[in-house]
This record gives sequence, C-alpha cells and structure tokens, in this order.
Amino acid sequence: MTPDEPAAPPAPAVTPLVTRLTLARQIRESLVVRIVSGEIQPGERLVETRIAAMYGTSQAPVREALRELEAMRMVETRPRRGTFVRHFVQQTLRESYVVRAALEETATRLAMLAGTMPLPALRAEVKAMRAAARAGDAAAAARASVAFHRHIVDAAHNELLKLSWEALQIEARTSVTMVAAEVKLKDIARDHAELLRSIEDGELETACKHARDHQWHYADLPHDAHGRARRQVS
Amino acid sequence: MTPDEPAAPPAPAVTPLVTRLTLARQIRESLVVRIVSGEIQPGERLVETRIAAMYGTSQAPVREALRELEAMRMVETRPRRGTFVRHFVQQTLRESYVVRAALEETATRLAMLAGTMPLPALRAEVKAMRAAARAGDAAAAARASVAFHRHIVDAAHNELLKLSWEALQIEARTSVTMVAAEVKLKDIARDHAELLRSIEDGELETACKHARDHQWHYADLPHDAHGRARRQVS
DNA sequence: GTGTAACCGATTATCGATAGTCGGTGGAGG
DNA sequence: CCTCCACCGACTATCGATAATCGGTTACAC
Repeated sequence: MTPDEPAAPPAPAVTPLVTRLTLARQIRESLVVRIVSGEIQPGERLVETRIAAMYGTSQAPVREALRELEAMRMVETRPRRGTFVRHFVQQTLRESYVVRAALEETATRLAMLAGTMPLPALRAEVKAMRAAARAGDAAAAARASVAFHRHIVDAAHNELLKLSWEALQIEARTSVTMVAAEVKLKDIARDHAELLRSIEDGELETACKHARDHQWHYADLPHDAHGRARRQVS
Repeated sequence: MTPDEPAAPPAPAVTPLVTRLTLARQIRESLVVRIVSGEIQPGERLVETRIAAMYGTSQAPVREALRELEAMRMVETRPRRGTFVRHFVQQTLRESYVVRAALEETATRLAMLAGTMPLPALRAEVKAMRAAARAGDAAAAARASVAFHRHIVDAAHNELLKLSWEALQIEARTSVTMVAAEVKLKDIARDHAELLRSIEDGELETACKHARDHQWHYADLPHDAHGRARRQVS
C-alpha cells in the first residue's frame, strides 16, 4: 500500500515543539523543575489525567515520567492510590551527599592505587570553577563541580561504582543545593582546590578522608529552599 | 532470551502472576532477576512487544518496567531505537564487592555514630552462619550473611544508602559468589564473627576499616560464575 | 561498480477507551 | 450522635490500535 504519489504532509501545523526528545522525557524535566522550585508542594497529589491535559498529551507519557520521578525519589507512588510529591526532598538531598561521600572516597582510593587519577582534567575543572565564581555563573560552577567529581569516579574504572554514582542523579541535585544552601561560588572553587591538592600530594589516606569530608560537609549545610518556597504559599 | 516461540495463540492461559502488585512492577522484578543472573545477555535488545507477549500483557506495563530499569541503570534506552541491557551489569560481580565495601563502611560509621547498631541481631546472624556451616547448608549461610549486612545498612537510617545497596541485588549475587569462589562456610562464619567483634569493641575507625576489608577480600577471590551462568543458557 | 533515494519490515511512541479500585458520602441501624 | 455498608465519582492500570521512526535493502541513474 504505497502511494507512488508522495501524499505530501502539507500542513500538520500542530507540532510546534521541536520534539527531538520523547514527550515523557520532556514532561519529566518540566515536573522536576516545578517540584524542586517548590511550585508543586510536598505531599501534593499528581493526578495523571490532569497533568496529561495540562501538557496536551495522553496519560501514557505522563505515567512514564512519573515512574522516572519515582526512581529519583522525588515522588512516591502507591499502587492504585496515586502519586505524591515526597516531603523529604531536602532530607534525601542531604542523604545523597553521604552516599556520594562513600562512593567518591572509594573512587579516590581506586584511582590513586591504580595511578589513573586525571590530574590535568581536575585542574582544568577547578580553573573553570574559579572563572565561574568570578563571573557569578552558578550554573557553570555546578557543571564544573559535577565534572570534577565525575572525572574521579571515571578514573576508578569500576563500572558498577560509576553506575551507582550516576544513579544518584547528581546533576539534578547539585543545582538545588547551590540555591538551597546558598553556597558561595568562591568557596566551591576553594574546597575543590584543596581536595585536588591533597590528591596531588599522593597521600592516599589523607586524600580519601578529604574526599569524604568534602561531601559530608554539604550534608551538614542547612537546606531550606523548600521550606522557603513552602512558606510563601501557605 | 531465545524466543521459544510458542506461536502465541490468542488463548492467554498465561499464568496470571499472583497479582497484587501492578503488572509493571512484577515485570520489572522478573527482568532484574533475569538480567543479573545472566539469562538475558548484556547488549541484548529488549523488544517491548515481544516481552509483552511473553508475559501475556500489553505493551504499556512493559514500557513502564523498562523505564524503571533504565532509572536503575540496568538498561539503556535510546529514543526510538530501543532498549538494551547494559554491558557492565554482567561483569560486575567482582566490582559489586568494592561498591558494597564503600556503602557498608559508611553504614557502619553512621550506625556506630548514632549508636543504633543492632548488636543482638548481628550476633544472631553469626550464630545462624555457624549452624549453617555445621549443617553444610550453603543457601542458609548466604541468607544469614546477607541479613547480617542488611541489618547494618538498615541501622544507618539513610534511605538513599539503603536504596543504593539494595540496587546492587546482593541476594542475586551472593549465592553465585559462594559457588563461584568456592568459599568455605566456616570461613564465612569466622569472618563475620571477627567483623562483629570489632564493632562490639566500639573502635569506630577500626570497625569501618574492617567492614571495608571484609568486602574487598571477596573482590579478590577468583570469580567466574557469570561466565558459567552464561554458558549454560547460550 | 558505486552512490543516492525511495521503500520495507520491524518496533517504538502515543493515543483513546475501558475495566477496576479507592476513598468518601449519606442513609439505616444501634 | 456514632458506626457500618452499599453506592458514587474520581482516578489508576491496562489494553488494543495507530502514527512515526529507524536501519537495512533494493532500485536506478551514472
């Protein structure tokens, strides 16, 4: 059944979105922003059909997006009951730093033992952080920080470790922390420079401990972005 | 996953799976086991419609299951291309012990700092291991070992840590190791008893290091179980 | 022979419809 | 007045169908 005449798709005119990503992915991204920003409240119910209508799609892509959010621990789904925004988004944020600490300490140990630590790349990222600090570009600083730590995790050459680390959705959380904890960009650059220094010095245990403390530090910071966002509504 | 091709007649006499969980959840669990056990090969493509037919469901729940597996990083999805089992899921038996070491060392630290280490439960599991060793019951020993470590991870009271740990699918791998590395049951009981001892002594850093070394030890043993498991299917 | 374009079979992404389940509600009974 | 239970509306879980894409292949001009 092939029309030898190209039935010319003349004016679909209804697909304005430069859709190169799937709908589900786009919906997820949008929801993440709305949850993290506090626009959608903790405890709030996410009704699939309503969200579908809101985005002008069917229920299916919305469900997929919600499953992904659930995997990110941003929402909680009870079968046949519904999906709700978690209350402890900020607690989870804090927890994630402890887990990162565990994984990155080990990555540091593995990479140093194997002698695969990519020092030039690490120096470059610190440099990028300093530049971002000067420019006041928080997004750039966050990117450089994530890249710095990813270099280390990669250098460990342990795929499962990498896998577990990536599963923490570091990107998605880092920017949140920077806003929530009101971290100074200059402090970020300095902290990483210190960590790098101890790695360069080659003192294994010192560097490992430094790697761990580096993350535990963030776990201790106050994260009240959500409290703040909540307050202005209630 | 070779299509045994039962020509799937419209008689869906397919086992209605003890449905109390959603279909998607059940399918996910099933796929996890099949991937970790090596029944489904790394790099293998997971065709949605075929899996749906296999479980006697429609495509929708399968897609949801795959999205969850993707979030667990066990598979990789390229939009409009398909879903593939990641390559390193398979090779990770040895790696998993390094990651476990990282997580359990941290769990030990958290639990000891918080004073929530469940000593009686740990002692009970060691006792169970000794009994299993005497009885020559490898399965029981494996169960007790997993339970021992799970107690510690629980005691850390860090949900994300727990989640990361559970994602390693320890159960699925432990029994494999015991066969593959030909671990002596008595050694298992002894190793855990020693670890417990150092925890009881309350020396934080010593216990943490012990927790780490305990797992690194297994990483050093020869493991060819997955190779074996793979062989028997292909 | 070789390169390009239209074609094809296979499979994913999305839709619209429907069966079932859940929590709440209002009336009967205590 | 309070408790219990069938009924109701809202929503989720799942299905079957359809539109869109992808990679490979074939046809055709050079």
